[in-house]
Amino acid sequence: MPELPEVETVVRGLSRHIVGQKIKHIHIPAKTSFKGTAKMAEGLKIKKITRRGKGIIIDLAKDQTILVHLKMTGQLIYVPSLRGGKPTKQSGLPRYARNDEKRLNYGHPTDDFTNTMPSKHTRVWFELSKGNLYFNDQRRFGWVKSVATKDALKDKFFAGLGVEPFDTKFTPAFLYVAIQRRPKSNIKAIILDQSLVTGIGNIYSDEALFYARIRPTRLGRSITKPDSTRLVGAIKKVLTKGIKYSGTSINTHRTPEGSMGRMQGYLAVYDRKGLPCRGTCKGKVEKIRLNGRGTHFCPSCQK
DNA sequence: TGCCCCCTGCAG
DNA sequence: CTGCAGGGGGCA
Repeated sequence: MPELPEVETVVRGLSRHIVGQKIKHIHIPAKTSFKGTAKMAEGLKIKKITRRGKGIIIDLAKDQTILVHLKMTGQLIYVPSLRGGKPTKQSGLPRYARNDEKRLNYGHPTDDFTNTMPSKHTRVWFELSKGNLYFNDQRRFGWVKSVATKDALKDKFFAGLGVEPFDTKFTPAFLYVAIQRRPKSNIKAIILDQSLVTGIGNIYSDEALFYARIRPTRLGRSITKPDSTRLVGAIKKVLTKGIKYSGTSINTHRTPEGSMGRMQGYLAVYDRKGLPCRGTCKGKVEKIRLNGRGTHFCPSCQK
């Protein structure tokens, strides 16, 4: 579920809360969600937390690393505990997280945040020196891996990633050339390809194409240099906005504090089927199926 | 370079 | 009950 802005939100939150803490023990209620040897990471201090594409990299002392991919429904939730160690009833959830749910009235019936951690969706949890970090994953597509730091970027997922959208290498010229190499693919499939540019997913691809005024169905062959230029700008713009609002919480995305992102209130087309276009055109947002994904666009603004 | 699949739960 | 969901791997 999470795309670059959601993953970035999680990385920033975790960086504030758990860097410097020690991993005392790793609990693994769902064996298939964890790869590698947990023992290698236990007893080590958390040094740095970064992101590559939609993947999370937690560097530990002694050249050990924990890799995490949230896939569709993964969450990383940190619950500080007064005394550290195992969670207690009292440690539960931060109060502000529960209040947030109540105030927004957007909680899911099965939302883990109406419960205490670990929840029934907790697949892996880290007992830290001053609290607990929970990896929850309803659909079990996500994973946690324990690897040597030198092997982290050799991991199959990380090794296949292309340029970061905020890297200076992601330019209109770069994108234009890449698009011309795929003349028969539609533009949405091209910008979703993680081996070209990383971090764009289904929400932000629809959003970026809207702001670039390009129909998602357009073939690579038809994309001009001006189109590419607008698209690069639009991609940076929507990802920046997503980060600013702590990501999109239409469904399961939460910050490490348990709060929802707010970007769902600012989407132009995604999840807005039949609603008026946010532009001046008075058109209605259409939803089609493209490459097997729900795809939203304004037929009047996007050509 | 497209399709089916992994899995769980909600909306219609 | 069927279809659909912020991802991506493995397979023609």
